[in-house]
Amino acid sequence: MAQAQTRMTRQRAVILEELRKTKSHPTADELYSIVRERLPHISLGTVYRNLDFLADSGEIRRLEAAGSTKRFDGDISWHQHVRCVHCGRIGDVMQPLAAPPVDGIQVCGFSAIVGARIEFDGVCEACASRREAGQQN
Amino acid sequence: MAQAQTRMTRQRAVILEELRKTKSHPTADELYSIVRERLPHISLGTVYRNLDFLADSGEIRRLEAAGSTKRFDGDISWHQHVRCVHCGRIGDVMQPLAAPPVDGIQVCGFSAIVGARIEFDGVCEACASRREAGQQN
DNA sequence: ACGATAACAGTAATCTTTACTGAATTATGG
DNA sequence: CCATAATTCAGTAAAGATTACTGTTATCGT
Repeated sequence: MAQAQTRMTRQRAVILEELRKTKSHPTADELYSIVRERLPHISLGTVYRNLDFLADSGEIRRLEAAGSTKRFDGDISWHQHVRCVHCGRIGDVMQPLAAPPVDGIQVCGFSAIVGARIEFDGVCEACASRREAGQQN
Repeated sequence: MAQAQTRMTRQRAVILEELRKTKSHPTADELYSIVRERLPHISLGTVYRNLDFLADSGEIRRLEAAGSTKRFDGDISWHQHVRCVHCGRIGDVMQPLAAPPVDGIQVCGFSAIVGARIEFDGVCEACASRREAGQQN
């Protein structure tokens, strides 16, 4: 009865499938738009709830990236990310880079350091060409 | 007359001074509370506007950190940050760590990589003791 | 001190995310 | 295969963070 109650509902399956299919790292809202093409009646709350659920169960990655909106990644293999400083878009860095060492790091007010990652700042091609075209910013 | 029109208003001066004084890395809202003790009539919008202004002019650092709310740092010297994975609090890593190399990094869809930083995940003492006390999460 | 105008206070609007509610769907035992 | 229980759903509302707008105030070069 009270065992692992994990229902693979249609909504959850579609969300996971579309997230894995896309190469971008969509926000909940962007994924909502994508999923709605297949499930027109899905609600934004459901997308948020399932992204949280899938991230907690380790099926997707919740990107701990800067920027105002959370983004998600269907590829849970170890890789780094670049974030466009203008639009927030995220790209994958495929070069394997060693995880930064955590040993020996001590910070006043913190009792443990549990992980570390490198975050790259970049300019995506869309923003670069938009700026070349004359429009500043 | 269209020269660099930058007025050092009382509000801006107080915001900058208080941000430099504090060791924490406050959100706009937290700084608003602090500044209001000296300028009771200041508005939150003014705090946001000036934080943006000061960050753009390089006087403070806008922390490119994960988490839902933006944070700011009055110390613009080069150092890394740890973020508490539970409460979002930020601490300074004083050990000098080399900036991650940017050369040779190429990412599909990105035309330039302009910088990189290490972000550490940690547990702050407040959250650690709160969890020890039995309250989970 | 004066005048142009950047910056202000206050408020409203926007955007992102979370919480709540009754209804529908799902896994499972009979 | 059908009934049962409860998780999950859709829809909506609310909360939190940030930005935009408007008329007023205060700064700074002259």
